[in-house]
Amino acid sequence: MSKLKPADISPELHSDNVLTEFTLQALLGYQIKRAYNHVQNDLSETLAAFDLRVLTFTALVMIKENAGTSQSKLANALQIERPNLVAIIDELENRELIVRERVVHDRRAYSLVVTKTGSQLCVSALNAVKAHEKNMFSCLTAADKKALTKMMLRIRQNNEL
Amino acid sequence: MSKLKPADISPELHSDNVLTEFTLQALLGYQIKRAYNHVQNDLSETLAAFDLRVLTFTALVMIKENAGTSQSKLANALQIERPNLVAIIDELENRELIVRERVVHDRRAYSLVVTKTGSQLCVSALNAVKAHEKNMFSCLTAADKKALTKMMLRIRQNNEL
DNA sequence: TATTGTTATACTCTATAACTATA
DNA sequence: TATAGTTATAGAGTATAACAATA
Repeated sequence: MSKLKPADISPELHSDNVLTEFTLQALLGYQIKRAYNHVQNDLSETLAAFDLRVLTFTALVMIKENAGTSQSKLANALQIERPNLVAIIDELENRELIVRERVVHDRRAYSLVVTKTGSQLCVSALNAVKAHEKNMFSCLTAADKKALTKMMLRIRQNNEL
Repeated sequence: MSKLKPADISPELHSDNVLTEFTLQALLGYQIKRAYNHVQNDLSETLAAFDLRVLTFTALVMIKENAGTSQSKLANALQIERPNLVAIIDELENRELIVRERVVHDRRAYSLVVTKTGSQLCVSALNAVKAHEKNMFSCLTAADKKALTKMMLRIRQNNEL
């Protein structure tokens, strides 16, 4: 079978309803992307029940775990630019999930701390996220998950300068 | 050691330069995300050398592999909404990498076909992407990659309705 | 000078409603 | 009425320049 060249195609519609994607499916990055999209979408739905987006949830968890951190350090940890963190922190503060307190010995910075409400929401959301993960990865054995974690870590280390 | 409650934290900056993230690191989805970000960023850089974004590249590959397909079918395959595909197709057509031809027996639809230039660029870009993958996943053995592919496929199948 | 938080801005990606021309 | 492609628009997420307050 010879391959079809552009000139051989008459202007008619491709008949198949599902397109072939042999080329893309052979790419590991493409497979990771497709699977990760499902995980990401399900995570977003899970967090929507708590009125949280992935980024606000991640910020909340990080602030709880690093009480007293600054917006600069947090932006650095979340790998986002400082200006983009402002709205996220504003939202968490408006919902009284965290507080911004001026630091005594460095009045440029804020000390970020979760409130009791924020801490409780964090626990609830985290439990939901764990349930989401249990469900999403129920097709993997414990050994699979361990191997997968190691591979993801290796990919990161292989490509961090 | 008892856990610190919000009230116990004086408004001082967290002293560590690197924040802890035990909670997030325990989540498999988070590990996949972190690793995938590296892959995605490197892929974007790779394709930028050909003036292609990930989506325009993916569209080009799919059109080459499914000559004569329509924009609706392509949008469906790429999992994006039809309106968002228009600009992508416009760009590929303006660069003369593909052509839009009116279909004879259904004048609503276009038949999408790569040009010779488009086909050649596709081959070059694909070679670069393969090199990118070889580099990104050089830390994984052939068996690792095979297992990873199977796991990603299982996650997708586990979560498709 | 340098840093922290901020504003303004812009660009990409994504999602929906509504239009047009065809079927 | 249904479908293919399109337009307009809006919401996220992300990136940079520049500013005020502070170091």
